[in-house]
Amino acid sequence: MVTLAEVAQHAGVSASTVSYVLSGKRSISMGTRQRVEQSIQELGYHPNAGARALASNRSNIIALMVPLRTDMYVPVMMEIAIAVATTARTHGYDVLLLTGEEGPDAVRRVTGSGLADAMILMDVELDDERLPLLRGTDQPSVLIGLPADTSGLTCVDLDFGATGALCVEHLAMLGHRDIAVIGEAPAVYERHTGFAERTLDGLRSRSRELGLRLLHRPCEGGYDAMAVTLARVFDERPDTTGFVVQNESAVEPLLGLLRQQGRAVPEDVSVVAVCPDQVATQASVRLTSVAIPAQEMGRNAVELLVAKLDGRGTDEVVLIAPELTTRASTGPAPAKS
Amino acid sequence: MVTLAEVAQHAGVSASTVSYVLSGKRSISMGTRQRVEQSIQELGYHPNAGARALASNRSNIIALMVPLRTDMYVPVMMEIAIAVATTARTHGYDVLLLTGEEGPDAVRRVTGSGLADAMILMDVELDDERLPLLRGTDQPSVLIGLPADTSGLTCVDLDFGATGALCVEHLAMLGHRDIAVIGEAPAVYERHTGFAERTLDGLRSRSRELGLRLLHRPCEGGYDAMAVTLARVFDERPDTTGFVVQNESAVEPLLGLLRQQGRAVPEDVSVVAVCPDQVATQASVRLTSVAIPAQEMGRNAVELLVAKLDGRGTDEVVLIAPELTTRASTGPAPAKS
DNA sequence: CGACGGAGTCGAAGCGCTTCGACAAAGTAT
DNA sequence: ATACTTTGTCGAAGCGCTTCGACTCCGTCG
Repeated sequence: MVTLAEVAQHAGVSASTVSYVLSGKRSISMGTRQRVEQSIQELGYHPNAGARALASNRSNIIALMVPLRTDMYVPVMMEIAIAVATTARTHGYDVLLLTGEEGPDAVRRVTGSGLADAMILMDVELDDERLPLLRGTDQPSVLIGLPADTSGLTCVDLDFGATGALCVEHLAMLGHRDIAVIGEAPAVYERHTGFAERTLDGLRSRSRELGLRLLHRPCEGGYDAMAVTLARVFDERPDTTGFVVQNESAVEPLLGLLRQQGRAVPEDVSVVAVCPDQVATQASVRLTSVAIPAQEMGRNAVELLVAKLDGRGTDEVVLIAPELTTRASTGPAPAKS
Repeated sequence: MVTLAEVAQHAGVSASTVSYVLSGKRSISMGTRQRVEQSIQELGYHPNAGARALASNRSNIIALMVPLRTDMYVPVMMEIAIAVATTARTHGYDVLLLTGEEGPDAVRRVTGSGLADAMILMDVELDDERLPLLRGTDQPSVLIGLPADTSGLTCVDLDFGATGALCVEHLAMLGHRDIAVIGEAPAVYERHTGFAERTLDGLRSRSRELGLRLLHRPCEGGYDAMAVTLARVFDERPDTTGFVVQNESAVEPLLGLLRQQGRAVPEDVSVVAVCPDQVATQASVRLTSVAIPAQEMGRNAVELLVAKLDGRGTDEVVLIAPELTTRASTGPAPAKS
């Protein structure tokens, strides 16, 4: 392994000079800089991460805590993770992958050991048990998702409230009066993951404002669960013509079942989904949808974190404005029969 | 931050003793050990990762390189990543998430800087440009996937050859003679990702042995692409009664289109998929499938790596035997019309 | 009964880097 | 010309840990 000292010797300067060339923290003359850079090239020098971390008290690592369960929005999680990793690299950081398994202990371990300089937490619950720890440490962190109390925290998320409102508005504009919401699995609500509830709030309050009738039904993914849910919806509200779906794995079942029942999309029934664009465009009907901007969330989280690490930036909640893309699954409400 | 020295002082022993308590590399008397552990508890001590890495030349970090693209088997990748992370933790390792973006440079950077003790590479191509680097370093590594030349490398993968054979056998046993393979997107083949080709080899050679007629068509995911592909298949081989699908995002389109064409599954047409169980059970017809054992692959990779790091274990190729689960999408071939 | 070996502990020497203060050389203001 | 700042470089002191050799007790063996 090549060390700083060897590079210094090779370039005929002192070790500290090489260090300053690398960090740019003091001015270095052109000639020296070039000689050092040349030596680094020739010797194939890479600074030792451990030594650097020890001396500078900075690991240049960002910890990313992903949820352990893989029952929900997996592609979104993955896309966020990848966006985080690539964005972090552009700022000179690497990413440590932590699973939710260890829970709060992982936070303690990482902050305590100086393994990472900062953390990003995904899938934050409304009243997450890791939050007190984050508030109690001076290590910067960013949450992807919104807990109940955001004081002293930095958060990034899609504005799910506005997302719900947007879906309702779109359907209302097309003349739909009876709207059914196919929600996430009951477990998601029980777990108090904020986004599901916030969407629902948005849907409800905007429906009220617009005088629409809204029926919300949680739903596990898959055909069987969807069949039951759908039957109950039409049973309770036979005039339902608009659907809002917020469960990736319910999308295709819903479309299939509607087709099977002879309800044409979008002629008889309109469907708006909240899902990644990929799902929307690959479904059997190209779906009008509000995209989940995974990349943007990941990128934003890192930018905020880096700002904090650089002493810039403060606690703030960044809500990404939802965008609804009209595709083939929504149309004017059918004339009242 | 609490340091070793403070713990030592608090416990009334020397720093080295504390270190030995932590590592267990020398025997320590019961009394001392307990006193030290007590102090560690009380002070909330966490060893500093950087210092440890510097002194011991071990970071206790495993690097995981995931592919950058998210166009393929994303849930599988995620599941592997999570399995890697959790398994690594049980062995005292953390996981560094690298994206394929940097390519070979990432390998150089990580091995050069001592950031990680070992690497796991996912989505290895047949003639991957990172392989020479791996062979040239003494840092242990494990590949998930199989390159063309495995000499000097340790690899874990599903036995895709046997997987192909298994699919064909299953269909043959049910009396199907004309089989169509809906493959991955053409890009996947062009990229020379081994698994697609190996599956195809398995399918072909077993078909030949069993005297079946096999038609292979690559296919992008989605309904439109699938519609074109399917039309061509039945055009070319009208007697096709068996399908093998190896593209998650083609599964649902295929089922939808078959239904639309009035071909019942499994009465008229049987479908075998190679996909994660979750996809198989959530499809509109519960699919007979060969599972992609993501968890097992991730876990295996880590176990092999840890073995290498401990000086046990050697280069070897671990092929996981495929298992076919019969569900509702396959049945006896219809009587010849 | 003296030599010997194991168990348990300590001190000190690094690991490779960053960073601070010092200092020489050169430029700038008086 | 003097005093002062700026620029570029160096030496040395750590950062917190691991690990090696040394040392002290004991119990044991010949």
